[in-house]
Amino acid sequence: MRLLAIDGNSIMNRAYYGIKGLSSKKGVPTNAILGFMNIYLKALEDLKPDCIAVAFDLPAPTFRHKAVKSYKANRKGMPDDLAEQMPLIKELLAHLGIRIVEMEGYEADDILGTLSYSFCSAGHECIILTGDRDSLQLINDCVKVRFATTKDNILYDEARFVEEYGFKPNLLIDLKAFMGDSSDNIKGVAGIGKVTATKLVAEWGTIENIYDNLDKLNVSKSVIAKLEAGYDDAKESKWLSTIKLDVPIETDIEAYKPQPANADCVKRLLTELEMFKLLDRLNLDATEATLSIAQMEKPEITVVEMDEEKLIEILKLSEPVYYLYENECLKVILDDIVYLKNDKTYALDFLQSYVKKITFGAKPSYRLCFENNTELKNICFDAEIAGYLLNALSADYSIKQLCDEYSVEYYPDLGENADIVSLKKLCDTLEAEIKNTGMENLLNDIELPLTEVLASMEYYGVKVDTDGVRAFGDMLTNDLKSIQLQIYEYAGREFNISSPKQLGEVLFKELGLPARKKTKSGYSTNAEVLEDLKPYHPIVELILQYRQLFKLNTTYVEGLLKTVGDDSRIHTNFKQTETRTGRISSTEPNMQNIPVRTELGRNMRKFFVADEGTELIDADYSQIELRILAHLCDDEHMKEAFSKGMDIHTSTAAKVFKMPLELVTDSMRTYAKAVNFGIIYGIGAFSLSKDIGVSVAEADKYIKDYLNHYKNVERFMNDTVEQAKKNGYVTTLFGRRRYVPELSSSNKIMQAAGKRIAMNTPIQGTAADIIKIAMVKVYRRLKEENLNARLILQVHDELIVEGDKACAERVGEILREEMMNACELSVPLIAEVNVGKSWYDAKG
DNA sequence: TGACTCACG
DNA sequence: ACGTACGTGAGTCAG
Repeated sequence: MRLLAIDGNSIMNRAYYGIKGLSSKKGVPTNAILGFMNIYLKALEDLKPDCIAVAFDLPAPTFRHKAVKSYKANRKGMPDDLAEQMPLIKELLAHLGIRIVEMEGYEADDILGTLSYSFCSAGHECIILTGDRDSLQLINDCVKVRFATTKDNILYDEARFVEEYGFKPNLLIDLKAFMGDSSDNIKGVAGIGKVTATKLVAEWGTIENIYDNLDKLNVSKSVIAKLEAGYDDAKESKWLSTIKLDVPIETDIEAYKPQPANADCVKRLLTELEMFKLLDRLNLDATEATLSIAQMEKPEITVVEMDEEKLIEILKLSEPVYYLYENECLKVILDDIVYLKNDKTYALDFLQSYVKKITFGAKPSYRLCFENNTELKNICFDAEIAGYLLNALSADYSIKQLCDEYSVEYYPDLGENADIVSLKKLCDTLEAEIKNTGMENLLNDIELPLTEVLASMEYYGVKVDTDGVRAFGDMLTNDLKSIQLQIYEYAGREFNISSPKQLGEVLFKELGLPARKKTKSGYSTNAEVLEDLKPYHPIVELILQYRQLFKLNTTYVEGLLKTVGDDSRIHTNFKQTETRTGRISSTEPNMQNIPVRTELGRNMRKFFVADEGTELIDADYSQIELRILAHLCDDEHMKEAFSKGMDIHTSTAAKVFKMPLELVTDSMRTYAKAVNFGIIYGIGAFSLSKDIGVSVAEADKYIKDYLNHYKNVERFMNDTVEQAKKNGYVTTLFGRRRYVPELSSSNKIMQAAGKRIAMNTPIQGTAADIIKIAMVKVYRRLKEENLNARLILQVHDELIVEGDKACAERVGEILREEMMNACELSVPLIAEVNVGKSWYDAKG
């Protein structure tokens, strides 16, 4: 039989450092658990053992029989957030029916040694899974070690070991006797390093044999002297390195056969930890779990095709109807009967009826209706949006995922019908949670109506002057060719300029430019580094130019052209459940990062045009985030600046530099602007200094002066962080919630990031809330006033409407009004409106 | 697939 | 001693 013996502490330790920053909403760390299970499951798959044992350290409280290894240490050496996961992994393994072995006063590798020794003697095969090289000493004919690193793993048998070390595995302790092991607090013999130690052990074997033959050794006098002086240390080190083989534990191999998993307990634990992917992978439903089978039995569901009579009956219902529309198929569930219809007219009749509807992800339904010139009416709940509001950190809002997360029965055996069968219960649960968390208004008044607006924006899209884009691309291609040649000239050879690796070689090795920053895989060659290198070589400037043109050509010219539809318009995808802060995002293509900051890039915006007879009306909020900050922290100075219509950065400069307004110079204003941004992001002196090019001390002084003057800002930031620590989440003005598990990390850097998130999210998130409100209001006004105009784009603080020339002015008024009046703050909200034939013209 | 770079608010 | 501002999406390279 084959036994898999796992060093639980070692693998947990590897796993902990292999995966970063994973935790549940409540902040319980889970990274090591996941990493452990990944390594464990991979080993099961590869090795298919008959028996499994997982050993853990259990140091005796008052007595240590050998030096404590750094990572396993006592409570002190082990990071808190790893220690927290140890009882959880043990619980999980126990539920999975895997035997855990611990013995007071012994470490995991002693247990592994004992197990491998006794099973080996009984004629079994043993594979030790560990990340600790110490255990390699246990290798023999029937004991192998699977050595796990973060990346992959190596299976050491005796041959592999000898090839690498040059001597037999049992001599590893003799090697360590000489060279020691700093990570295990084993000192070895002073002055003897790896090379000498390896040579001696390879030639002479054990330290005992070496000391017996000191006069015959082929080494220098000084080495002999060191060996003599270190005799006691060597003996002590060898003893400390030797893994025990006689721990009093169960050695009957039958005791290590895996037991049936307790699926309910596993499910409960992993649900609590929000480790749904892992739960899936364990495939518990297929195992012989006793209790859960009855519970998981699939419900009695009838599936029938919908006929006209049934449709008419459905449309008359006064209760909300649960439906899904996927793959052009309409699914409705009523009294445990699923009605299907693969017919667009049925779907449209249903969608445009007034019957109340509940679904999962309504946007495609809205799109379908718009494409068929009708309207989707009466969506009163959307499980996807609700799931997003309840936890904006999740990466997956599928029905299955949400059912897992909120403990709603989900029946994969029902195949295609599994989703609709679970929908009602899921929605009930989510709706109750939305009420509990006080987000009904956010859901009903902002997010649900917004879905229609986004669908409409996607449906209309934005017109593109494709010929113009192509011509611009041709120009870029030409310029790129000539710059490329010049770069090759300076470099003295051809290379791939787009490869940071090759570029680094050329700049820092071949041309000898001073390399400063490094990345994981080599030199950093980003724009910031290159800017500093400009004075050293003319090639640098060319590379910066090349980068800019290349980006424009590939991402914008070529990338955008790929996405233009047959109608010469781009229909981007606005995602409503993507960002952690409540913003919407845009993909395929991303219409929210079209160049504007450089004149060359800004030219791209000339190709986003108004259709014939129409204009683009562009409105953007002025300083919305700082205004929100002024409101949230109720700071008189900031409120005054905004109420009087002052330039906020100039005003800030006057306060920070203690100057009268008139004496604020441009550079002072620039600094103040950077400080204002920094405040919103949760500032650090280092970054501010880098941003504005002053010393860290000076940047620090600016921040101190700022916070000193804007006392309420300081208090608000502190309060927000405290509240986040207490509740585990922060909220926006409209009740949007974001959990901040980073704050309960034991890692200082993570904690600091958590604080910045806590400070920034209420501001960025409230801004997102406000523009969403404005979008819904603008959408309604344009419709109410029967204007031939529609919203087509949103870029976080900017809205763009395409509308008939005749009504452009009216549209501008509506935008300004609705954006200003989206909500009432203690400072005015200002929107600036511009009109033009292209985005370039319509933007200031 | 992850790392790097860079476009936007 | 360490890393260094919030939030996104996309294209390229290299393993």
